[in-house]
Amino acid sequence: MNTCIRVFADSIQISRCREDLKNKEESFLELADVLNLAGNAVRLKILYLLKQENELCPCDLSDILGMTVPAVSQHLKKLKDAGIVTTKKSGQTIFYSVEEQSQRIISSVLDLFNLPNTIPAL
Amino acid sequence: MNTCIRVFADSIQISRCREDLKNKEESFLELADVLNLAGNAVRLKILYLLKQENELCPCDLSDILGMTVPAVSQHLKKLKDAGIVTTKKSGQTIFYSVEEQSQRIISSVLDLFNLPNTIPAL
DNA sequence: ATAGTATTTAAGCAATTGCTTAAACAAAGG
DNA sequence: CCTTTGTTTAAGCAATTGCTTAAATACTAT
Repeated sequence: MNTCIRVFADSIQISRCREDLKNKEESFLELADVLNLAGNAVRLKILYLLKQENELCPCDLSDILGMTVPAVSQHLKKLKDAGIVTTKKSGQTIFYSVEEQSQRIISSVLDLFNLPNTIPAL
Repeated sequence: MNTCIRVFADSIQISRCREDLKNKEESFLELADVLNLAGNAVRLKILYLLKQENELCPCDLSDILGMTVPAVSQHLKKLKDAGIVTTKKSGQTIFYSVEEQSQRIISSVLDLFNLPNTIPAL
């Protein structure tokens, strides 16, 4: 059987942790969602560029990133569905920018860039 | 043809962005890797727990997280391969903890928790 | 209307993810 | 030695990802 309840397990510690996780379940899912979206090099670059340049259209992004417009558009859709970016129409061009309410978290994520090289295996 | 070079595109802006990205390519890949690993609710919880409790074994984690030991073990392997966590053997028990050199970035990632609810769509 | 430009959507597909179960390893104790 | 305990590895599989190409949509201007 797979009863891996360790002989020397600290059952108080385990229930405390379990309780703690239960209270924060929602937050974990939300944060993981954002990190997962940012955890793709293309999308991370898009977020960086949108923050840096204030706004950009799919066409320019595709040019900058060196990838097809549909590929970029699909990444933008994910970011928009998550409420991380927003759009502004100007003629037939659609400008994407970081949604105001998401600017703090996105800035914080991008600030991780500035940590001294902290990942040994990379 | 798919020549989506916009009529009103700012070609100076585009080359500047392209140049900028080129210089930071490596950093984008590294950061995206870390974010991608943290961008899974189970792994995010594991990192949170390891930081909080200092060290935990796969068995306890499986108990706390309510999932099978192999499932946990496979997540731990990914984190270890990336150099984010490290192990210490004690008898037949293996204790996992956050690798010292990764503690700053992991703490920063977990600090995103404490931002006021910034994700509109979630 | 018609053509051209900017964007999104859809369908297809190889690659990756994250679990499951079963088997293999490793360490300890009877 | 043999069994138990803690852990990892392997194989299988459904679901998801991220691209591709082609088609659809939307707006502009001739």
